[in-house]
Amino acid sequence: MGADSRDGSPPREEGELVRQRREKLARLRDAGRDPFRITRFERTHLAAEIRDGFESLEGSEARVAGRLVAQRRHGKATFADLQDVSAKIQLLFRVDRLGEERYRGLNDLDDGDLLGAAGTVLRTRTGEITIAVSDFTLLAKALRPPPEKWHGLRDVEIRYRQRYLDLIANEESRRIFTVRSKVIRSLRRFFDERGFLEVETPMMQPVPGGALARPFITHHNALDIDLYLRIAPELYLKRLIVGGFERVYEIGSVFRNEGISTRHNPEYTLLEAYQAYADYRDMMELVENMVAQAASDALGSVQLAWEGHEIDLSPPWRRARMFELIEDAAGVAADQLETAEQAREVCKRLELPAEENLALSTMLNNIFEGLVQPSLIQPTFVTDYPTAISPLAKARADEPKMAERFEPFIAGIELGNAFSELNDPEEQRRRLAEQAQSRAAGDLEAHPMDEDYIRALEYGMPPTGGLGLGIDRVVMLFTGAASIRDVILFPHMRPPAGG
RNA sequence: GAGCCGUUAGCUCAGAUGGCAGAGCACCGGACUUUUAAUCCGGGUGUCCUGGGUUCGAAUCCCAGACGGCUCACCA
Repeated sequence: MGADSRDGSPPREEGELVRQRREKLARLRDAGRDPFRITRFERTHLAAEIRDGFESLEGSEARVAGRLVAQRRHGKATFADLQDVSAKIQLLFRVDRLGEERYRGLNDLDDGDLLGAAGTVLRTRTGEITIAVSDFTLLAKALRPPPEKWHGLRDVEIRYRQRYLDLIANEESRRIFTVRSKVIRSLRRFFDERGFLEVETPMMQPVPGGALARPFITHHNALDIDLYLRIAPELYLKRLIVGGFERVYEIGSVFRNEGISTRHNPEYTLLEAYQAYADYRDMMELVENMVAQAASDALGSVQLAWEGHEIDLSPPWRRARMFELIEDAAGVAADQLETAEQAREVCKRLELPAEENLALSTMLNNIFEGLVQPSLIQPTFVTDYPTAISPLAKARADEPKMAERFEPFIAGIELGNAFSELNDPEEQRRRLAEQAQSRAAGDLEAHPMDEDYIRALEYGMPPTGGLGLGIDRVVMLFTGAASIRDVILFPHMRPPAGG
């Protein structure tokens, strides 16, 4: 890999291609035509507007601007493709229309340059909608050549580190981030239409609560206190429910100091929503309607093609109790999974870890993650998680060991987490005290005690349903992206070598 | 954190057995007034990721390191 193509360090020796482009720029400046002195360009149409409105635009004048992405020179006529935010459009330069001198100005242009052009809308004899250029202006010189036009930019490291190049070169990448934006817009509209208030709560928190995860630690100098980047906004949003905002939601980054994988980025986008006087069943209806709406808005369909499967997002989604799914997968009845010894035998048979020191809950979880989860292709709400691992969720009245909680799965991916919120302050205190004990015993992901949160509950929180949804994963599902990094514009990377 | 794989021209990629560093696109020069991966003729523009080592000789073999990808582990 030559020069500075993949790291962030200053360029070393410049290549021939860059040198040539600098010389062209210098010539333009010497001629008093420095493109970087231009401040604006009056554009009348986007490329897509000309394409879509061709019938009424044919023969009229248009002014377009964008990036020059291809040139086809034929002596006294030249075709070029101009890419703007909406689409590509072909330009036709003819010496008899531009004059010798302006036509020679094409020699100053390179692929990658930003160009403004004015001309007449027409269709060539091969049917291509084209602007026959009467005047053009270089609006910015690209001193570095763009990636190759046919193969695009494949190198994933450069695609992530220099996302602008990925976006220039790869239509699919532009599509993914457009879908992402549409999904988020759809979610906002969905909640706004249902009377939810969008709020912003602290990203830096003195107590990192609302989830079970390791936080990033930072320091506030003036206050001389450590703060934690939030792992979830949950406890603040529920304080707002106490305050009387009966429906609130927040879409924003959360930060978890954990491993990176195709499904995990240390910084990711979480949607959380809380609705007073509702429970986890209401949250299920909310989720299935919301995701179906988002797919419809962003993709125009509630059917998704996913690795050979047709996924149908239309409500209602399947509901299934976690233990029933485990029983089915393990091929045994519930009473055969009540002790660690029984579970160990089952795990052995299923070729899952079965060491002597494994706890019952760990083995059940392994069965779920190993056998059940990959099979949950069609949308499924998995319900009834153990209360012991759900410290903020209300326990089932008829079965206190189980929480009123569910996680939505699609395409084998866990998309979120939701429950009937625990609003009994005394019970909440007991649960967090237990967690704090585990924490003291070394479990860095146990939930910390939060006295102010409990105090808030003591003022009275209505019964409330709450929801968290991983937006990045939804976008992965919608776009078929294989890695979460493909749906995050600037994913975290190790600093480049020599940078 | 572990295992496996990768890193060669601006980009996409070839380079068995160690023996002058290659192709396509891009670029430069020339021809060409309706092409659209334009075509035709001519031209190779390079820290072969980095640092050691083996060797007469290393892109190639060995060691160490950097960065990336995948799988696993932790997690959403």
